[in-house]
Amino acid sequence: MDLTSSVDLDLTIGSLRFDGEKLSVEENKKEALKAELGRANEENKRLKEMLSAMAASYSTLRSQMTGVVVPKTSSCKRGDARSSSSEESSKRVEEERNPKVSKLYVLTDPSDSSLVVKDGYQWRKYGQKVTRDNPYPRAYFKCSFGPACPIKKKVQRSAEDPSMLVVTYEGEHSHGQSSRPEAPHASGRSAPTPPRRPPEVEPPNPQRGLVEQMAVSLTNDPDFRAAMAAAISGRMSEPSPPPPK
DNA sequence: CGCGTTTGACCCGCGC
DNA sequence: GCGCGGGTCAAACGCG
Repeated sequence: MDLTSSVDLDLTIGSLRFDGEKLSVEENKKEALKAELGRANEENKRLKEMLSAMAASYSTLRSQMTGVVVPKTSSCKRGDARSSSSEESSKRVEEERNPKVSKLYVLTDPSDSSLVVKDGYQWRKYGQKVTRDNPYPRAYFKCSFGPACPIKKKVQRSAEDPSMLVVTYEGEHSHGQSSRPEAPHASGRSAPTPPRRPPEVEPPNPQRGLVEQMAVSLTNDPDFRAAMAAAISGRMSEPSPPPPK
């Protein structure tokens, strides 16, 4: 898809300047620039993938808000733009063989060392390990709803992309969202029973056309585009200050 | 003081 | 059978 056209990624490499230096040096420079361009293209490709994933997740969230049920594969997540730095703004659902295991990638602030991913549920951390193939520690969470809820999740920062968190869910919630993220709106009486939403997990088959279509409408959202551009520019220039909220 | 996190020990499955 | 690595337990710790 051609999402990036509207986001307008600027991947140009600095400015080429010929100031009469030695030609051999110029050759080396050209080679270096070529290599860099190749890397930039690679990055561009990855960003495109991330963007499409982001589009899918965003549309999922949006449809959840509007009440439209869109088939998805794992527990729902919600964006929470109000809290400080790291909030998930992207996820890519990768289908596993095992329908009970779902993996998703969450874009976070790399400087945020806390492996906390807010997804509307409350989790209790019960362990942390450093694994062999990843320098970052892996955190283990259980749903704090109780022993009745069998779901577990693992959170580990991606080795090659520290701005990505790899979240692996195992099992399903046996209850609704226990920790409503905000707006308690507890006007009514008791009702301590969370809205029972049977965790219907869709089989691994995301409708691609639908996702694409949603992505297109997504890029028409100026807010999303702004956030996206900010996120990307933040990624492109490493030591830059975070985008002014 | 209670609850959630931390962290080292322990357990267990797997490959050699 | 043994070693290794991932996953879990549980006591200690810290914070509200």
